[in-house]
Amino acid sequence: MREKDENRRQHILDVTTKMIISEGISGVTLTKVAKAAGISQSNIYIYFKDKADIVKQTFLSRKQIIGDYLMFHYSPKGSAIENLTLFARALYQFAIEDPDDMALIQQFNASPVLATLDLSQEEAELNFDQIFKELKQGVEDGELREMDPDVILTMGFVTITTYAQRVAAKTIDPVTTPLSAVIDMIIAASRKPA
Amino acid sequence: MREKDENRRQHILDVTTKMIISEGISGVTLTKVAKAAGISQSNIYIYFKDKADIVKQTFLSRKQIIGDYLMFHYSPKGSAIENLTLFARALYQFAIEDPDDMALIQQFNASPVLATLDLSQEEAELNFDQIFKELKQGVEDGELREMDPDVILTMGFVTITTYAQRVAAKTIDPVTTPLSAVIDMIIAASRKPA
Amino acid sequence: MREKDENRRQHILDVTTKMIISEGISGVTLTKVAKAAGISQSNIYIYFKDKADIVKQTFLSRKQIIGDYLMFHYSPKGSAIENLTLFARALYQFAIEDPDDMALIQQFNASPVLATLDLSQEEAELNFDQIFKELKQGVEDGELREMDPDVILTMGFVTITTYAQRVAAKTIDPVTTPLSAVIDMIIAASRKPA
Amino acid sequence: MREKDENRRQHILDVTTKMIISEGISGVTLTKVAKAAGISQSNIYIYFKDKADIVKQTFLSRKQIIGDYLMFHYSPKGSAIENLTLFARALYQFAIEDPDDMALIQQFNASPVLATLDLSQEEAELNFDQIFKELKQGVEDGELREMDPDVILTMGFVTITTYAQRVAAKTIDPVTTPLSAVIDMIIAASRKPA
DNA sequence: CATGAATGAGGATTCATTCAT
DNA sequence: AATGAATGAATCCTCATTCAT
Repeated sequence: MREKDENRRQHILDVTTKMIISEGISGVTLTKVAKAAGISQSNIYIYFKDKADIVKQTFLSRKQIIGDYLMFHYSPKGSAIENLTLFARALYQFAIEDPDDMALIQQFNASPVLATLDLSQEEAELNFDQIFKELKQGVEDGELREMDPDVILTMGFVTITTYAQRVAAKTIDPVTTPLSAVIDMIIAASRKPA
Repeated sequence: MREKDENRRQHILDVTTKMIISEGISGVTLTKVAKAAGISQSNIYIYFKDKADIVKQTFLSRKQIIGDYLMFHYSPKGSAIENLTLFARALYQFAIEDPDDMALIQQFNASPVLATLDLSQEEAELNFDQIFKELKQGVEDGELREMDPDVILTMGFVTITTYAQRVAAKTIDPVTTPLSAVIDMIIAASRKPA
Repeated sequence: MREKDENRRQHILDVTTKMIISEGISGVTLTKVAKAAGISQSNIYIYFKDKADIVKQTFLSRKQIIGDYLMFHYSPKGSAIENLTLFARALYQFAIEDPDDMALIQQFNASPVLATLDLSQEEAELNFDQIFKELKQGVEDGELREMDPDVILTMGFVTITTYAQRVAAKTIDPVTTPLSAVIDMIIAASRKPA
Repeated sequence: MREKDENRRQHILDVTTKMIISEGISGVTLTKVAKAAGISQSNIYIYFKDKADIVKQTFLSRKQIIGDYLMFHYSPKGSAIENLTLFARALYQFAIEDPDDMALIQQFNASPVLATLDLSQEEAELNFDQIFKELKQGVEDGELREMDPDVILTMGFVTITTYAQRVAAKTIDPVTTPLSAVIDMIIAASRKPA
């Protein structure tokens, strides 16, 4: 019973995720969500406070998913460069396996709607603490370029996700332009020049 | 007379731009646009076909602005690396001078709404033909890394705009982390390794 | 044109008045008001800000009507007792001629809804300033009983309106129990005992 | 067990009473009643048939309370005038001790909602049979003014309750304007003039 | 006895759009 | 060119009520 409830809640979030990806955040309507989820509109209010809550929970659940994935697949082992490589691979893998959630996160990040969802600072941000710390250490150790780790991280993040999107869209051929080459590029950008 | 009309049209687009930036594309309503523009709702239909048209024209006008700016401030002169540097500077300058239009473009790019606006391929994309050509040439000449020029361009674009945003938000201090350092990073990523 | 607008506005208020009288304030629904007024629901919003505004304006318009009536039909001429008599007659006449508006006012006065309508003190109260002043003077002059004029006024007001209601409902026969007898009663209550 | 049920039922009525007083009859919602009573919405249907039933029972229970109070505190002993005095005192006392229930009764009396509650004639009216009979007798005996006893009763009732309300609201000072003076006024109105 | 889930109907309000002027 | 009036459809949300447990 409890399980069934949670299932239905999840189902609503899934349906909303798909809707956001295909029609944008503006495209989300409770009428449409209810219809797509196969429930009555009023039923939604058992699981969520209001529309903003649905959107918020949708975002948080996808953030959770990507966070869990990275937590599981990325474990820093060696130098900052090595860790950056591992992280890039994990991120790429996620973007390939779960392009929907990736797209959703990116859409939220670009939209001012995120700011209206009264999320805590922590909730609003992707949790990249671990890799961020590694990068920071790398900069301090002189292994990485003297640069705000945030800029390095964003550069790497967007480069990887863009690459993954184009691979998925078959705009880029991963045979002639392999992931390793992209990672090399990121490393070249990040490593401290001799 | 003609001129006056064009002014009013422009005014509507400006108002819409601000609205998209502050409230997202979903936040745009003709009611609000009319009120913000100080005209009557029905009046809008003299200048635009329907709501989708306003959104579309808003996007196109901002794309035009950034395109014009780069056209004017970026003229390729030398090697691919040199051109990339010039381009990065022009882009940074634009992002600092006109953060609103920059933000609008980025928001559109991340949103599926763009796809619903029946824009031609050409209309939908930022016109970076020139720099794209230079980069392509640079790759062919062996000056740049063997990599899809698109990936290089995206990497550079996002790195610069992210940096500019954080400078504007005072999250990054441009004295300790100057633009030149960011450009160095981009170049390191792009240049073909020895 | 202007006239037509005002007519429609008035029409909405009239329809709302009838609805409040027959079904209570809780019975008012924009759907029903629109249907009864023969206009579309959204059209209402051209004339009124929201539902509360309709209810408020309905109350105010009826208050205005009773106020105008009394202003026109009651002009104090002599002693407090004489004036009280004149006032009672005017009030009775109004209650007979326009029982609907009378009923509406009474319903509002008994309901806490009135307090939620953010009316100014002045707007919320029936404007009985004139007779109130006369009564006060009468008390000071020793003509009337030493009593808060408000209590006298309320006593008189309710006695007259109750009487009028019962006459209208044919619960009381005005031949065997004429208005004059009721007024005598009110006077007996108000006059200072010898 | 049985007792516990009755307690809960009473609790629901109490909660509803408060809600009606503070927000009007229109303000009553089963959702809110349930929340305020600390029970689940569906639970209400164990104790009451439907929403109308709750409202109806609320009214009846308060009518019962005021009736019981007067039954207990008012016992006619002498002439009509003396009885009227006793009754007025009892009524005043009740209005002071239990202003909520008094306010509820008055609100119902002014509202057409009462008519929709399919109450019998007897249920709908306040049970003032006793005093009514005394007044009628008084009129017949020539002790009271020749007047419909109903008008006398209403006059007296409203005068007392209005006075009590203003005393409670501290709009009237009971020291300078004591209850006895108000009763004198009522008596003056009721007594047959010499 | 008690409740959480579920729902259809209806609530107020806003929207994009059209039309007469 | 400009606008105020008008509206139907759609928005989010609440309501009273039922049902399975």
